[in-house]
Amino acid sequence: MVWKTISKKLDENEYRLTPQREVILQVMIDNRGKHLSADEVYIEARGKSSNIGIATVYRTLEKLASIDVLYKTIFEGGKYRYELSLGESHQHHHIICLQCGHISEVEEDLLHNLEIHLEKQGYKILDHELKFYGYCPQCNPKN
Amino acid sequence: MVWKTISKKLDENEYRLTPQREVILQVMIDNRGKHLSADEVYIEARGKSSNIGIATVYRTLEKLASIDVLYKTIFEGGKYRYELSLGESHQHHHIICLQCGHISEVEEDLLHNLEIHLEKQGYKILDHELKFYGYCPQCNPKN
DNA sequence: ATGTAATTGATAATGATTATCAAAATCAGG
DNA sequence: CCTGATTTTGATAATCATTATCAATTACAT
Repeated sequence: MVWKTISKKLDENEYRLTPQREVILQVMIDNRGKHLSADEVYIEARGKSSNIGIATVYRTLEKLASIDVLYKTIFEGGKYRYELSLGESHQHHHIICLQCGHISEVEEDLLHNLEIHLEKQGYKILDHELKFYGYCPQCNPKN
Repeated sequence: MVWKTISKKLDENEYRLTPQREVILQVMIDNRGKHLSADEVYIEARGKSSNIGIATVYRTLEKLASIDVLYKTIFEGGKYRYELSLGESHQHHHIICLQCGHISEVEEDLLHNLEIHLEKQGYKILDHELKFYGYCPQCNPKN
C-alpha cells in the first residue's frame, strides 16, 4: 500500500531502487510519524545492512525529499529531519515537547481560512508549517 | 521607547551594555521586522564599528535571545536567524517568499483556539511558530 | 591606584552537510 | 553472456555555521 505509492513516484522520476535506497526507505517506513535526522537514519540503516555509507544516506534522503516521498524540515537544534510524506498535502503541524523532545503531529488543518485571508492580500500560499512548543501529555507537570 | 524596554531587560539580567553590544543591538533595531543571520549582523555591525569580532556577534545574539530581547528561529537554509522581539507574546507568524526570499509577518493570532483544543488533550502549549511558504504580492505571478 | 572579574577578538575545534572521485554495480546492445 | 557506457556507491576531503578556548584588553569595586 505505502510501497505501491512510493514505487510509482520513483518510477515517475526515473529513480532506481537500489538495495541501499530500499533499506533507507524501509527505515523511513518503519518510523512513520517520526522525524529522523540523517545520522539517525544512518544508524538504523546500518543495523539492516552493515555496509551502507553516510554519503548515500544524505544523497538518498535529499533526493527522496525532492520528489516528495519524504518531507524535509528543520527544527530548533539546527539539523534537518525527514519524515515519510503520505500523499495528503497538509500534514506539517508539529508539537514539539520541550521536556522529552518528542515530536508529534496535529492532524487538523485549521489554517485554510488564514491562507484565504492572505491570498486576498495578494500572497500566493503554497504550503505552511506550524510548530507548537510546550509539554506533551506525559511531560505536562499538571498531569 | 524601544531602547527603554530593552535597557530594562538588560538591567534585570545584569547584562552590561558594552560598545560592541550596543552596536549589535542598534543593527537589530535598524532592521526591525527583518530576520538576520549572524553573519548579516556581523557585516552590518562592521559598517558601524570596524573592529568587532564575529565571536562577539554570536555571543551577543545568543545572550539577547536567551533573555527574550531577540527571537531566534531557524528556517529552511539551515542557519539561525534573529529578530527584535517586541514584548508582545505571539508574533512568530512568517510568510516566506519562495521567489525573492523576503520574510514578512502575519499579525493575526488565530491559533488560540487550536491551542485550547490541544490543551484539552493534555498538552501544555508554551509557544507556537507558523510559517507560510509561497509568493509575496510582488512575486505572485497572478499580480 | 590596583587587583579582580568580565569582555573581547582571533582562531582552533566541532558538527552537519556537501563535493569529489575512484571503484563497484548495473544497463543496453550485439 | 560479453563489453563498453552510465549510474551508484563509499570513503574521505572540503565547506559552512556555530561553539569553545584563551590570552589580552577593558571595566569595576575598593
